[in-house]
Amino acid sequence: MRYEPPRFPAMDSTYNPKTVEATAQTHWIATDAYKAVEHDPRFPKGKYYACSMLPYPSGKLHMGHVRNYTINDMLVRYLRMQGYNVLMPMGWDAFGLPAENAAMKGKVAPAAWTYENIRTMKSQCNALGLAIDWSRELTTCDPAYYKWNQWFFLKMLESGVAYRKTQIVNWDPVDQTVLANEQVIDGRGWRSGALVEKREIPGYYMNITKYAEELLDATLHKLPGWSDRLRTIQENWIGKSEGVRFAFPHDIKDANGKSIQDGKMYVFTTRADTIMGVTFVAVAPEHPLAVRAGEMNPLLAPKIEALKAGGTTEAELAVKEKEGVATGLFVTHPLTGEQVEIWVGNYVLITYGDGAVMGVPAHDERDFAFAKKYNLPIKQVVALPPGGRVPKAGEGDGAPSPVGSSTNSLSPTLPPGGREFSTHAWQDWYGNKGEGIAISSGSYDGLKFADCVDAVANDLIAKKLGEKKTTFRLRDWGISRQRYWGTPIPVIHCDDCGVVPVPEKDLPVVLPEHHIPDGSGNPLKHDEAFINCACPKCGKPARRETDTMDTFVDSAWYYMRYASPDAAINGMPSMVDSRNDYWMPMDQYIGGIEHAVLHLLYARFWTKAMRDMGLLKFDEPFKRMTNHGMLLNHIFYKPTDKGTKDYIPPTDVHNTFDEKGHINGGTLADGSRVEYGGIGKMGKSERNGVDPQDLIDKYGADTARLYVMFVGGPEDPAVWSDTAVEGAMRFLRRVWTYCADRSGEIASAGAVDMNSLNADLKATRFELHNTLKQSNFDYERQQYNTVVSASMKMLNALETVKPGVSPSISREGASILLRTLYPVAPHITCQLWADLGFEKTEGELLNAKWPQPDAAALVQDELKLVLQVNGKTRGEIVVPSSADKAAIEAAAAASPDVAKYGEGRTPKKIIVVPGRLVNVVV
RNA sequence: GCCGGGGUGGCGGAAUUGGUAGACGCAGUGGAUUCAAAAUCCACCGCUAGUGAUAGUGUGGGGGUUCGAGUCCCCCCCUCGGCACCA
Repeated sequence: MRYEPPRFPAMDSTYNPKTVEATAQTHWIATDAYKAVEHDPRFPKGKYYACSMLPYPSGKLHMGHVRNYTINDMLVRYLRMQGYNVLMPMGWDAFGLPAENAAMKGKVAPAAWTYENIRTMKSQCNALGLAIDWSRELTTCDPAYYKWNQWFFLKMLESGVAYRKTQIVNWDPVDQTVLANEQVIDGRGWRSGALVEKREIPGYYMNITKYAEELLDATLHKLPGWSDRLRTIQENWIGKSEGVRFAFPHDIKDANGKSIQDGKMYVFTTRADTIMGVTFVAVAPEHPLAVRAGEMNPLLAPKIEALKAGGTTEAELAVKEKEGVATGLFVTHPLTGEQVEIWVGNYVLITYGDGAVMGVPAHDERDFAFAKKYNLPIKQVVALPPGGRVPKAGEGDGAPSPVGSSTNSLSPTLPPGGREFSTHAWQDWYGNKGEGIAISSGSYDGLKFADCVDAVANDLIAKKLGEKKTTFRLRDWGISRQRYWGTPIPVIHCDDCGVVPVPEKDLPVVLPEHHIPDGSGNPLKHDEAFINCACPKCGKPARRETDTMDTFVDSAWYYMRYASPDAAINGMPSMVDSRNDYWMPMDQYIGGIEHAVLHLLYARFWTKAMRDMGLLKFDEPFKRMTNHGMLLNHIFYKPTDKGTKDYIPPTDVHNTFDEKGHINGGTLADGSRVEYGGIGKMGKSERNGVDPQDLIDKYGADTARLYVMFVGGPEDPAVWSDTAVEGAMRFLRRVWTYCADRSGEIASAGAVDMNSLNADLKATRFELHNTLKQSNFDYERQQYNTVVSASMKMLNALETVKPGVSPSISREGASILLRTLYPVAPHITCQLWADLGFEKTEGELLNAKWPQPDAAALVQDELKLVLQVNGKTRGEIVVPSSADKAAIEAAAAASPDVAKYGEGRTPKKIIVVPGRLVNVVV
């Protein structure tokens, strides 16, 4: 490396973050310091791709971004010094609703608003000193990017992975738009307040359910770098359930005399073993049989209609009381031939399975509640064998019942004839699939769950009335949005040819960027220049699709576009290229847990779809996933006359404390009292957010970074503390002062000579290298809060050596401290590294070698061992570090503490833990 | 209800995975410096008793394993998150 004269001015005696950070950032940009190149020979350990979830450009960065990106930044800076070819890109999730809302409010085009926000946030990323390779920056509203959304969508359409169907949606008649479930509040549009209608609208779907089994299997077995928490969330969402789908035959006819659903009412059950306990069937209010019952009996129709009441979301359904109405219609039990009455129930969902269930009140909680309410018969068909273990002995003394004990009075056994069905016992064991056996079930009697299900399924198959079936909670992904600010769906509607895909050569279908939505629906609908086109098939005038894609499409694959931002194969532009094979799969993905389901699942699905299209060779995109914890802050408010709360930013509040030292409220500058609302997620609604820009302006980026890393583990939630930020600043100032006070001796000092060190200096050096060892361990496991505390410990140890006492220790100490602190606080450390002359001899800090502890420094002449007597710590003994087990035992036995606490008894046993402790048992 | 995290001083958190609990920091107390304040530096800082040396006690609660448990096992409580009339 060629020597260049120091670019920093002579060393300042006080720490001035503003100039330090500006100097460093200017230098990094000028030298293209973070540009990543595939197969870079400077980095022998191979590639490491670490990426943060791309942000929505809402205006400016918030503290969550700072935390997310600093974790990412520390990781890549550390790994680069380890010899890895690291990649940390950044981009913008630039399509979406907030831009349309901002447009309505500010009368500015979403495009203009979005690009302005990106400019601001990009400069904030640089102000934070993030090691981003901006040459790979992407913006999802850029036609060069979304062209490939369209291209791949057409490929999926071709292969059938994407398809068109008619969907029922929430329609806001005032805003002329479709609303997501979470945008419907009490049946009204969140913005317009209009009553939301159900509309059937054609749209495009992606067949993610085709991949459900593979997604689930990989979730459970192929993602060891994901947390249990995350895996469980995905597993629940996919929601696999295995059971039997079968039909109850009937001869109910519709108004035209045609048999409804060919005379078969299908149901799905995971408990086919309880089929002999069916005492009714229940259908959803929208089920054809319910509809027919309403037609046949006009008195019934309004009652059935009423059962539809309430919201459509699952959460709303959950709080509804179970209600129903008998139809007077009957179906035939497929195995017994008995007639079973059809009820319409509000707890049966038309959208799940076949919209009908078999009612087995003895062995299903919901059926039980329903049967009790309407006095329907309850027939027990599963019992625990005598002596079987009772799952929960609520009536007992709390001790588990012994397995196999025939005297166990808590075990429900076969009920004697005529005895009333026991509801408490049922509560305890109705769901116990593992141990129950069939009773009162004819030929199935005595069979255990799995065998019984098999036997029932076989009989149903023989009658051609059923089959085993696996269902998933996961639904196909509807990607059509009746929105302006998104990727245009590249299809054309022709009166003669129907729906015609846009030919590949005509991509991208460019979204006009000048529209300003006014709340009256998608402006594309009135954009004749956009809509009018020629049919690619027949050439006649045709209309362009005005729906756009869900923005989750944009984020489903952007991380691969970073890898090959201008991808081309054989000179032709392509979605990805061989550079994607180099960087992917991603080694570490970092983002909020709020994307645990949708984004991560769609990205995994999209990867598999690309794989099946031959575009890549791996199955899973993200090897490791870190979900950084939320940032929390105290909440303060003043109650208003209306009973609402006026939230007060915590910065305006002078806290007051109760006698235990906990915050219990506060006062404002005018002396008025505010109430304490506890701790909550930083956000606009409670006005308890902290603006990173304020922090950077006041303390600098290094302090902001150090603080967010020190406050807790990367995945833990963290509560904001102003005074702790001051502490972070204080530490950096001490680092600066330490270096400034010793700059002369450090610049000229030589290597440490162990033989010339006195005991104190040896102890300092031991502390330095021992702490380095801990720091390296914590870097490896990405526990960055203790990495920061290790740096603090190093400084504490080094400061005990006053200036001039040992230049060689000061030099070694500074060189280690600056390198271990660099990933957290890159600006100050780069400046000091240069000022102290390290850059001259070892090159820029960015590429310096990561420090390793010196084994010689860790050798001690004497060891302090903890002395325990009967397992209680009673003192310590000092032995030569060369002492063997026998010598240590002898030293321990001779200790006065053993005599004192052992009360003179002779040691029975002495346990020696090398280097740690010795325990004398008397 | 099921599943997955978690519970350690006044506070944030550590404990290299069974070996001195409370590292590091914040807050607090006392002192130095200062005309004064800020900043900085030094000392103390789990709880109880004691002037003190010290003793006892202590990681949500109760049992257990072990020479030794914040850490492992069993039961319970609390809390955060996910799923949920999913048949």
